[in-house]
Amino acid sequence: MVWKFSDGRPVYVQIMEHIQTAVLTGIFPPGSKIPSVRELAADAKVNPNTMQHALQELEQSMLLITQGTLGRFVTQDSAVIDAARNKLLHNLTQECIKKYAALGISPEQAANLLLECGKREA
Amino acid sequence: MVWKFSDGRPVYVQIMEHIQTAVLTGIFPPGSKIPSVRELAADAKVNPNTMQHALQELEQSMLLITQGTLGRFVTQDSAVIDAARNKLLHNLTQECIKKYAALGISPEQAANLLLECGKREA
DNA sequence: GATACTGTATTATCAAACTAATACACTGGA
DNA sequence: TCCAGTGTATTAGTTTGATAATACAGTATC
Repeated sequence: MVWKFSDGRPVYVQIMEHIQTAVLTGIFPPGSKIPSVRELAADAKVNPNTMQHALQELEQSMLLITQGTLGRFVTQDSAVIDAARNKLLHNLTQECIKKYAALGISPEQAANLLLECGKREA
Repeated sequence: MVWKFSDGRPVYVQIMEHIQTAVLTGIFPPGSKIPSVRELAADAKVNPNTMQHALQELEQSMLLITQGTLGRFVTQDSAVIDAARNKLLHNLTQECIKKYAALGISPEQAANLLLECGKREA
């Protein structure tokens, strides 16, 4: 797993995003056990407490479940994963629309910008 | 001017965005004098230093110019404003594409999401 | 039972960022 | 000259984040 943090935003928040993305894209499959706090912390070159902080926050979204001392597991309920994914997508889309609107750009125009930029980079 | 701040991000950064948007959308027209630090600070219910911090950071983009003790003015150079606007749009678009890509969404799919969400809200 | 591995909790410390209070320097105009 | 209004500088206080060291409780395995 590639850990890359930019300053400006708390590391633990960026860790949350990394792991959430890993779950939503199947890097951590449903029902699978994820590495231990200490293992992940060592991998990310981060203090175990920081990693723990991120994981505990993430559990509020129900994507991760702690099984006592057995470790942490990704939820087996694919509906939960889909719901989280849809919610994230919806939030992201609304956020984009809002930011574009602040600059006087309509959703239609924004969509065109995405298409053009996507082509150019491709 | 409507000042609305959310926590989690520094107030001065949010002020920067507010004012930059005001310049790029013509609320503060090119060449016009903007309110004084203390005036803006009182309006935003913020410490004058916080406002000053935001304004000084913003000057690095050349959108604002300090005229000694006469006050601050929006640049008269519309090319600078256009360039800043285009840069902001480009950054925003790339940021969106990146975030969607992290969820396995192509720019084309993202564009569709924007269109659908735009319609639904309209 | 002993060991090693889980997650968790507590406390302390350090650094950085943000906000705030105050004082300073300059200019325009009455 | 004096006053009011600019932007600016300095300093301090508060908060937040990250790290660190330790300790605790439970489980699987040998």
